Amino acid sequence: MARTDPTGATPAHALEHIQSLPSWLTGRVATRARELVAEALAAEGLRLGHHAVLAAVVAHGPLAQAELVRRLDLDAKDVVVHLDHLQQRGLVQRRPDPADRRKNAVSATEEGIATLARCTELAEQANNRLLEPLSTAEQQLLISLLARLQQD
Amino acid sequence: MARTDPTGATPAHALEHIQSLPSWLTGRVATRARELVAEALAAEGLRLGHHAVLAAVVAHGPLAQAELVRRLDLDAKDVVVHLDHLQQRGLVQRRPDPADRRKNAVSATEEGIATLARCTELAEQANNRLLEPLSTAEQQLLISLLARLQQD
DNA sequence: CAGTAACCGTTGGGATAACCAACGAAAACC
DNA sequence: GGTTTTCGTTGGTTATCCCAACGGTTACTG
Repeated sequence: MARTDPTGATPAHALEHIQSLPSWLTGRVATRARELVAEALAAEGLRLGHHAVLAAVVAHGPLAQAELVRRLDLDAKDVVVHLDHLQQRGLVQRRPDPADRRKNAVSATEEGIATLARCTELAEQANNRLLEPLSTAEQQLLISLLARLQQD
Repeated sequence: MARTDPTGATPAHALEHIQSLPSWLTGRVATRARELVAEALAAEGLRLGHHAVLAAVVAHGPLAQAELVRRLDLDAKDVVVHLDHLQQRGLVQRRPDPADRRKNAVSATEEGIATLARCTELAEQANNRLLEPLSTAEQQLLISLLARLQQD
């Protein structure tokens, strides 16, 4: 594991070196994770973005879309599209905020809450399949390391 | 960290729960890693895919494109596009394989080898920035955990 | 040795995710 | 009261990944 040439300038190992970089590894793992979760959530007709938005709405009551954007760190446009989809499925509703007529007060319906519970369970199972090769301790270790990388 | 409700059915924690799943964390970290590396490689006019393809060509001598596809696990179309770009920049050349007229023998030019060395250095620095919040031991731990997830 | 199957490079199209620019309406600021 | 900022929305762009199909070539098989 300790390579004598950290820059990979040794031609014979150039490929293996690149494939051991986090930028490569996280890309591959993230792609596979997305596939697994998307496949699981397909049973509910939702995708990762929908799941995240729905969870934020359920968790933090009625809130404006701009607040969703800030909490999830997503693009405002994507939030609009995701909410359109969720609203069309009756999982979420947009009401005008009487205190600020620019805002929509987004809240979850009962079916939205129930759907979120099912989706969260499905996402959990998909992640378990992803993490299968690791022990429980290693799984939590990986999660905490990733969380620290992402905080900035 | 040990949550009593692993399914996140508690509404108030639904969002935090999703954001602690590897499917979410790896997605965010992978995006940031790609940004950092892409920004670094822009100095050479290349992108992640080009870097990987160029590294494989330099490392494993003249080889057919189908062999590149197998080694890198990339889509055949993307390999064609990346090679077109690399060839146009004079970093790589395609020659007909006399032993099998279906194949192209892809090899790197001297400038390709030199460019790869610079790109690898740049990618290394970008990854160091990404991994900055972690200690050296933690960095290697993260890499080995990710590698084990990706092997299947 | 003819006929079929498999492989090779290439082209076309499509799906997804993430991002940026700009707009009218409304509120906040000074 | 006029400027600035916020909010929701629409439009378009880019990068990555994947699938289907094609002509040309080789390998397999009866």
